Amino acid sequence: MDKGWGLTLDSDSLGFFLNKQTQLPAVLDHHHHHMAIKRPIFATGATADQSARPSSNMFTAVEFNPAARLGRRPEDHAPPPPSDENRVAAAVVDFFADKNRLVNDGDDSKSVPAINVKKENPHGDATTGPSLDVNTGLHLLTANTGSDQSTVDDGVSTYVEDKLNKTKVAQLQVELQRINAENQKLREMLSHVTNNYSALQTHLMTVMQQQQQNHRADTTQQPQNTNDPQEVKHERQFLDLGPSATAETDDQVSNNSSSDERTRSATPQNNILETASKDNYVKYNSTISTTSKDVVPFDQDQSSIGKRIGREESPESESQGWAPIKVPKLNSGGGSKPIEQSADATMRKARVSVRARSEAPMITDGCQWRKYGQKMAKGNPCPRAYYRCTMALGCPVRKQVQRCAEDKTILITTYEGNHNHPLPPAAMAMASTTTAAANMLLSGSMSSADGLMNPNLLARAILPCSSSMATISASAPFPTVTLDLTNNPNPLQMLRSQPTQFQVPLGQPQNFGTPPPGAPQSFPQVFGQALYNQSKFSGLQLSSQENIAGSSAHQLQLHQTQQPSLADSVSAATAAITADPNFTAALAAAISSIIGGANPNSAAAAANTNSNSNNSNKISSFPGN
DNA sequence: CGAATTTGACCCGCGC
DNA sequence: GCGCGGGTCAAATTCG
Repeated sequence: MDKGWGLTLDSDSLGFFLNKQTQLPAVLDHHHHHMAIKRPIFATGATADQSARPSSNMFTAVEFNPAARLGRRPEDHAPPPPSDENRVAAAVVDFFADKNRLVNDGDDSKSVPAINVKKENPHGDATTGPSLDVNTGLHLLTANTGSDQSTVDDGVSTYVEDKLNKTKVAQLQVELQRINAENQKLREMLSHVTNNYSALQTHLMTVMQQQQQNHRADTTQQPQNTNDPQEVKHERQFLDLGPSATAETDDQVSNNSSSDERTRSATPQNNILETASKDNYVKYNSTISTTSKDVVPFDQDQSSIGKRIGREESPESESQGWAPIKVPKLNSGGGSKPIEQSADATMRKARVSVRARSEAPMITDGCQWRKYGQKMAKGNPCPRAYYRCTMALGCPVRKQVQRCAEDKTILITTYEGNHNHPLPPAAMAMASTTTAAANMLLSGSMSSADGLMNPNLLARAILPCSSSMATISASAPFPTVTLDLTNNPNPLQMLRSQPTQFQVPLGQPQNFGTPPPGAPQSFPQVFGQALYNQSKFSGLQLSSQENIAGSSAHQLQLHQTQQPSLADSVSAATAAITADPNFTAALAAAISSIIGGANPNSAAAAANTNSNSNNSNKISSFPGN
């Protein structure tokens, strides 16, 4: 439908990979644009002396080219950028054409050769050959240009000039070779990304088909559901998260005792996924009937979480099978008893906090929210706003939005709960990512009944440190995962060690839960997986730290530990977020950038593309959504 | 006029 | 038991 979460992998949006320097200006159109473009990311061979010359450093030149901002400079005399098609088709040519244009706009006096080239071929079209044309242009125009070289007919001057030009030509040739190599790399990356995209599509389709099949199978079992409100209630409680469980899990559910629950509650972080799987199992096996106290998963949640949840229990419920919730909202003052206690319980076990720089009051994450409260939180002069998801009646998901006390440009959004309804593509990125993060946090321990679908395995494999890092203080109200998309510049220098190793292992659908048949779609964890992969390939690690918002709970914070280029990506994503309040786009951009090679510019470009292409469909969404 | 937001009151858990 | 703080409700208000 809309732009979706925008893993910009379609051919159009992929243009930013090949034409980053020409599209960046658009990306920079916002306040913090400079954050995203300060550094050349793909310039693999740029040297210090080259960077000193604007004409030889296209990335620097871009930064100095305000005229390139789309629509911002009517007086811009630079030729309009070529169409995307041309750029993609002749990326190398475009590099030079744009570079020259940019340099010319920036400072004529410093870019003699570039100016000459440009004047010879002002449009920088495909007719301008790569290296040979550049050389020719330099010679010809140098002799004929009167701007900076006023000694045109002077034989001696011409000779010196010739030598200078030859030197410059040599430099340009070197640069051209470098750019060609870079272009080759970009093409390789494009190929990788394209492959990944195809794989993602395939995977998604497979998952969707499975869901449909499961749904059909489930509907056949529906009649077994009793009309017992209790059962219905429990089913509802188990709505989300969900890997399919086994009968063994079922047994556990029915046999667990309250003492068991208490024991488990001591390590809340260990229970969530397990509980979730059980919950799902219950969902799958709708015939299960239990008394309210026997419902292990939920009760576990309640016991482990505390009475808070109990207060939300709703005595009544109706059976709608997997149908979306209908929530009776009722109750008395102060405490409402929504229906989805279980969901709430599960959710409250883990929260996902996203820190991102944004000037918008609230990031757009694809869901619809309704504000239901605002409070001044202790220790923070900024009010905390409370929102609840309104995309479906009774959706238990809530979020808190508050600006960071230390840095008010940082918006802290804390999500709680799982949606009980299908998510629009635009929301899936956020939901799946946050869920992935939550699962990462919770993955420290878990029964392995889930087999392949157990996200813990993945988390352990990819983030071996996560288990220990995810240790939650018993006193902490709720474990919280923080996805920090703010700019945490890592001073480390280093090049990407494996610029092309970002293949997403799609072979294993790391779903944190295959949605139960007919169940509201949880989160196809594609993006969560992407984050995992990101962490795997880019040196992300988890660390425990105090909640910035002042919570005593420990948090997991994703941060770069090895590769500064990834920090750049995060920075770029942050810039994109700032530039575009559409958080989904920004997040997708971040993911895209990470998957695509940790190119901050790419991230910003991706997000920008998304925001700018609401009308151009630059961002692709998953088919079927 | 309906929907969304604001805002004071209320509920609850927790620590002292 | 009391006060504090977080979270939520719902009447009042604002907005489109």
